[in-house]
Amino acid sequence: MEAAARVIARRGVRGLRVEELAAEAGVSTALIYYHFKDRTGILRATMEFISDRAERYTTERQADGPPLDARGELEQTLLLEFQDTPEVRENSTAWGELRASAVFEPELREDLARATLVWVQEIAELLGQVRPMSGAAALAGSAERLTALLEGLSVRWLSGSLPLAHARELMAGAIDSELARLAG
Amino acid sequence: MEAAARVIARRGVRGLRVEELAAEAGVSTALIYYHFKDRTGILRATMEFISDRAERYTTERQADGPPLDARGELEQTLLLEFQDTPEVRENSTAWGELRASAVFEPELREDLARATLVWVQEIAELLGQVRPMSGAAALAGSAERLTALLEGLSVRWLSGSLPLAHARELMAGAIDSELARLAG
DNA sequence: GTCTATATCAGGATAGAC
DNA sequence: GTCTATCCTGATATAGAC
Repeated sequence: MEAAARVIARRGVRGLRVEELAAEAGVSTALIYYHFKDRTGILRATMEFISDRAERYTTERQADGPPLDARGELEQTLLLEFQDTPEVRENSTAWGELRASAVFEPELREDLARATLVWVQEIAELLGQVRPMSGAAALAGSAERLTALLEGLSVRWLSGSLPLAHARELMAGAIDSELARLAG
Repeated sequence: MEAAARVIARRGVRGLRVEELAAEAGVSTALIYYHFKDRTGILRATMEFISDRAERYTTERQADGPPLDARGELEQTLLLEFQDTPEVRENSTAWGELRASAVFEPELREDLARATLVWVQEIAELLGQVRPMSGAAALAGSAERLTALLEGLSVRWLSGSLPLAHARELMAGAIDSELARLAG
């Protein structure tokens, strides 16, 4: 799974060659097919792995630094994605790829929608901690906008249309806007 | 070019088979290679075609309906993308694909960044008509957020993670937020 | 569980005629 | 400009041994 995430981040979902994956994992292609039914099976498993891992490292990162207030935690979580480190780049790239692939591969959609929902709810909860008086629908809407924006900015960054620092600023600005909106 | 846009919308950039494109255009594959150097050449030309066409039909749509005030025009322009008509779906899908592909195909990046910039500036100008007292940097920032959000919502819609009507509402909400922010 | 070897085939690209 | 025919690479997936 780790090897698959690396290869997808390097070549894209549609550039993923089972042979390259096998080499990356240090095994033969036959062994890949022993463990997974086919190419799509590999992709589905990798998507689950990636979304789990993203969640994991987000919370771990939180535990690392100094304890943050609710707003700080929200910002951390959303801005974490805009860092040019190998892990972040790898996760963002692979996530974006899986999202884009799902447009053409219906088998991926269900898992993707579920993972998206979990993520949106996590952000909605953080927003609720900053703005405790907000209604659930408003929180959900803000969370959906923020996470969709994050995906949009992220692919612009990765596709060379937007410098990383600028993406960060735009994201920070959006957080401000949404918090202002929730404050009434 | 029209055939290419259709095939990309149907199969994705990475699912585009030169043979299928040729069939769609009613010509032989050899003729495709007579007109374009290689697969990448096809993609670049198609991207330009798609972004030109999107711009064209946005302004035409405007001319169609009743004359709108500045805000109405802004909303029209941004919400137009969330309609389940063949043309819109085709353009959105193809645009999203080209964006996603550019992450792995550096040859596409320059054209893509240019087209993105044109689009952002168009939105910034519309925003400026609604909020004439705003500074250029603030307008640009809002335009970048709105267009990036549009791309993010659009791919969520197309990948089955977000119903179309909901995407529209979220987009409309973001326009509100950005206008409020620009109003100070 | 893991390998080597290979069947099989799809798809990009070109040759050469008209 | 346009076609038919085809070469050839590279990639998925499997057979069968260990």
